[in-house]
Amino acid sequence: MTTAEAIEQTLARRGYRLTGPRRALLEVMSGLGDHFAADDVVNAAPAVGRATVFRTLKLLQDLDVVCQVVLEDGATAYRLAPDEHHHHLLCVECSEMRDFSSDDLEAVIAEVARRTGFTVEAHRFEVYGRCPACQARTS
Amino acid sequence: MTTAEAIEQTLARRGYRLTGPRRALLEVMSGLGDHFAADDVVNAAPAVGRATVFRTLKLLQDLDVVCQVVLEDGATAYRLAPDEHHHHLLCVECSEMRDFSSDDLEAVIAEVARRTGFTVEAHRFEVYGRCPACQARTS
DNA sequence: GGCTAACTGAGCCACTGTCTCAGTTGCAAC
DNA sequence: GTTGCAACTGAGACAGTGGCTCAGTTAGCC
Repeated sequence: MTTAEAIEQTLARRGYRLTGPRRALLEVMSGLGDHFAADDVVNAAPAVGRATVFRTLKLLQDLDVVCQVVLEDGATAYRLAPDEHHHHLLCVECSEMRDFSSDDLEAVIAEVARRTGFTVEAHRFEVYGRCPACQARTS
Repeated sequence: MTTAEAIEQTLARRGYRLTGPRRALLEVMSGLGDHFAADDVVNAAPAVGRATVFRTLKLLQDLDVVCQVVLEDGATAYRLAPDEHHHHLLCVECSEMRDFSSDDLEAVIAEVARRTGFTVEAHRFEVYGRCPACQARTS
């Protein structure tokens, strides 16, 4: 089963319609690599309206099927997400993006909550650096 | 010495001019509370052009005197920054913002770097939750 | 006081995302 | 297979945030 098909099933299971534009967008997103801007999707699916692209991205985010990434310059990118909770590691040179998760990070958050009395509801964690390939190329 | 004066010294030390608009903006930002939107600054300093507000915010960010905070909804806010490296804890209800720093977090980042071979150059970490006062008020 | 590079203001542009509203369509029920 | 209708869509206007340009101004060194 392709990623697109898996997501179609998720949509159906949650009671959302499986429309032509949605199928087209899933297809396009699967082909756009590990992350993409909203505009990339708009350009890659000229038959689908811009509003629909943004609506669909938002819907997919709500379904935890797509996640949003804040790039180093503050721009936002999107990414077809794996199921588990994860964070992003981005290469500032070649834009490669990797997921990672860390129990230690969850411990840090718990500690912050304990120390401040806040109840934590969400967090955002992105790490920017240079991947091994880019280090080798320019070292 | 006020925060604004300290920043003026930083500007001078780095070879930047101390102009009227810059002084006005520093004054305004000091009075805007713990965090503010670019638009708040624009409104609070009607004599200063919009472009100058954004240019100055950017300059102050480069000088590590102002830091950018990504709010839960993706909007960006600014904040006069303390000297040390820190992260932000935001109350989603009353918008209170607290700084915190964590050696454990630095350890998490080091571990990610080790595991992936990336050299880490920067990161972004924001935690969203509810502050003790808001918990008490609505519990 | 004069000089000049740094800075500024106005206004237009770009990008990202939202909203509205009339028209279309998936799909469940018949 | 047809129908009904809520969900969905497209076009285009709008909003918020920030950048760019360029002519004019000014801080601060001499």
